[in-house]
Amino acid sequence: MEIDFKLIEEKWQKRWEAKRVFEAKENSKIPNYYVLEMFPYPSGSGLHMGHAWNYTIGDILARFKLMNGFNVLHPMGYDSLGLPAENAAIEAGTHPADYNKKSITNYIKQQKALGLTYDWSRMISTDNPEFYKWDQWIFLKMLEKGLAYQKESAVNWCPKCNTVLANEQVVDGKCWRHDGTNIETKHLNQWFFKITNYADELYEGIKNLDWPERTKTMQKYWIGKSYGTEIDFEVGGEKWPVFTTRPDTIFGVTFVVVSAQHKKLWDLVKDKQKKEVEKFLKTVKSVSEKEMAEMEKEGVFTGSYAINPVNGEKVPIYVGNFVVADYGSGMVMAVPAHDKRDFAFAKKYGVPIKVVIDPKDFEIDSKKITEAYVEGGTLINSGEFDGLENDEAKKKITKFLEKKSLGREVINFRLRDWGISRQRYWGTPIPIIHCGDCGAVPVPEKDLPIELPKKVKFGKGNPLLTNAEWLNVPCPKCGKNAKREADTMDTFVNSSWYFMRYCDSKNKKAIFSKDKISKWCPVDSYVGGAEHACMHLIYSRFYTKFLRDLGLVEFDEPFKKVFHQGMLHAEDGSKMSKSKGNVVLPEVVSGKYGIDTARFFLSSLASPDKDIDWNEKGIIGSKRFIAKIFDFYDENMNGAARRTHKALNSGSYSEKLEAKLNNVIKNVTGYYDNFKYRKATIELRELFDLMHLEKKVSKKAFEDFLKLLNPICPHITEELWEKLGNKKFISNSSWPKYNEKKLKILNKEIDVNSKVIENVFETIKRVEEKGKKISKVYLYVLPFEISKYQIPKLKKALGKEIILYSVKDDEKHDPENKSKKARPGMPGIYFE
RNA sequence: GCGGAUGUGCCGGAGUGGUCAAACGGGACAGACUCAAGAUCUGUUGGCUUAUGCCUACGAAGGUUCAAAUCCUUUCAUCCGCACCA
Repeated sequence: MEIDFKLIEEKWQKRWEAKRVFEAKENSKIPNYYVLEMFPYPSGSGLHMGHAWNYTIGDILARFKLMNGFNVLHPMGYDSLGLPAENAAIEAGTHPADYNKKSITNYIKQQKALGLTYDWSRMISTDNPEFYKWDQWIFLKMLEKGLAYQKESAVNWCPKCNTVLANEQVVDGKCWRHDGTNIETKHLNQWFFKITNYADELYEGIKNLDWPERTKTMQKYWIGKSYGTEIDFEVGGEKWPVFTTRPDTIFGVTFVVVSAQHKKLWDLVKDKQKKEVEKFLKTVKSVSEKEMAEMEKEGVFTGSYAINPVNGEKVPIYVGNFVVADYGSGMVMAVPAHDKRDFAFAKKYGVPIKVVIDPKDFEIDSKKITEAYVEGGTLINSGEFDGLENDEAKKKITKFLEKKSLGREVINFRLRDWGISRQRYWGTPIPIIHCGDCGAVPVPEKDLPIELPKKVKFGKGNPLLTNAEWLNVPCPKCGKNAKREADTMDTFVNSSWYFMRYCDSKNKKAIFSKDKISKWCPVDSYVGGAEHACMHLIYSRFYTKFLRDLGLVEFDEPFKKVFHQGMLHAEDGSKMSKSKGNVVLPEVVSGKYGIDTARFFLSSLASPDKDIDWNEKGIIGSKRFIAKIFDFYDENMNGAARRTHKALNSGSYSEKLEAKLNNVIKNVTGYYDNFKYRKATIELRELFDLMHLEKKVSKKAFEDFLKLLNPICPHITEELWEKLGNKKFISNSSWPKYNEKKLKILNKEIDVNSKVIENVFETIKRVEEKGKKISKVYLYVLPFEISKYQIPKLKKALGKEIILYSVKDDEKHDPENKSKKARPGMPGIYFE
């Protein structure tokens, strides 16, 4: 039968919307569930099947939860501020605001056609001043709490984006949006958020998250907590601290290296070394960050010496290209015998090497050492600490230094503060006014939002600087002429808390009400790309903790569970892209096969966290399945067919089908709950095949099947549900329950003896037909089954001598190794 | 270099000690229906020319076990992330 998918889809989408089936209920007492997919940046080219699949993954869960009696919040919105919109608009010769409006309208239309369960009444878009007003409000709060600050610093500059980027947005020394563009270093006055204040909590919280392991590992690495010791080296009467995780090797220090970008570098450089250092710094500056990482370790002597606090030794200080300026103190103690980098450096410049850790299994010698020994061992050449295991020595040496006020135990993090200033137009304006007298003055809360002026000139530099009317304002403090901060905030500030705004998206008085936020948040299941592991997913955690400390929310983590969907590739396995012309559009798919068919097909291809390829042939198989369901309804379930079957149909269904149905309900329920959609489709197919085979199936069983299928194929199941005479929505019906007692009938236990008799009898017959005489039958059975076997019974039935062995019996007679063949319920058999 | 993941039939992919030559789907082949194509249905789809049998197989090589795709060791390959954080 030909199914008119389009007709069915539109019919149900209209009805769902009219009856507001998917709007979350504010005053309901049933338990809440918050499902969220990462909101998109609305691109002009609309969504393709890959995006559609992403939303479908969340949608299936939302539908499943709804039928399981939850009050589901499943909202959608648009991340409409940011560079892509600005660039796309410039390219199209329109204003970003207009460009966005058009894109969003198109997105909503497309998403509605997918039958997604969004509660559109809560929709947000970040370019709405009613939204970004609260970005600014948060900024003011950060400022108030000392978490927002300005500093002149070396920042990552993308020449293509024409703006600064956060560390998280630099990938391999290149821009995260332009992978062919090297990041340059610029020194600018920038605003930062002190995310590092939360470094420890962000780090320690990771282990309790129900997130993909790889994402947690990545965050852990990104935050990078390390325990170590800060040791003061004396240089010219002043204390210069260095950070090390290996205080046990302190006696092996033969030089010290300071970063080429160190703020106080010139304090160390002696006059006669000046020229050489200057020359060296030039070579360092001329290379990009990426090349730097691959460069050989190089450096020059500064002319200064540092005094090792444990033994008073004077060691030379070098300036080196491999020391990170803003980690630790930007200066390191070098122990060439026990660190790879220090070893390479020492070899290159002929610095002495001193072994202080003695490996247990072999010997190394300071003179003949060919590579750094970085493992543990026993301390040698370390004065009073000789003979200690190095782990023990770490503690003892740190204690020793602490006592003498020469060092202390410290924890260091890799995480840096988040630079949020962007020299671009289409972002949240930073609510600051720069006054010649008062400095950076925060805009009073009552003046928020500071809206982006529509009139600006795009071209060179920051467009906001081109609107004098907007830019020049009186200082809120003294009233003198002043200028607005013209930088805007990083687009990630918007996504850091947008999921909270859905809970109370129309609130004009506050960012959200406390009641509403605690009703819905944290998000129960969050679906989105893995590429956000170290950006959005860290920033959101930071924001959540900050808002908690403001007393606005009561939870510590924004997302209980995170799920990363796989990418949907084009048929040839390559990425879908407009330029390649391989984009699969949901409208087209929907017209050809129906959107439910596509949902079923994509669900059945692979686990949703895996990358999959679109396959035009494969989807036909799913269409066949759906057509079969309709045919089955026509042949067996419609009014006429049911009347004919009535007599046969009265007792519901066969025992086998009943057991299968109960099993499938049980399993599929678990599958939906854990994003194992593929397995759900498999069991649903099996169940349907059995129904198809038996034909005479009760209405209830068929309805249960439809319910189980509904999250994946919502439109067609609604349609059939209605055809069966149901008046309410299947989407609102309750999830089928299974009966524990009916589960096991499928694998009924059969008496081993009779099964064995049957089998062995057949085999004996065949063998004897060939002229072989059999007198003895050896059976090798599993140890835990041996008690089930009854020798007299077997003997009587088979008329042969029976010798029974446990498969583990060392003494058994088994010339052909038949004991290996033993399985549960069936022994290994050997005849004589 | 470090960290994480993966490796199963023609393909996508289940299976994590026993009833596994391996679910489910796709593809292919054969047959039924049809004038024909499509759709649908049935069967086959590692090898061995009779099989409730034997052999070969779950990246490769060893090992543990009565029994291994599943556990252990080593190794190779692919993918992803980080990249001098002392």
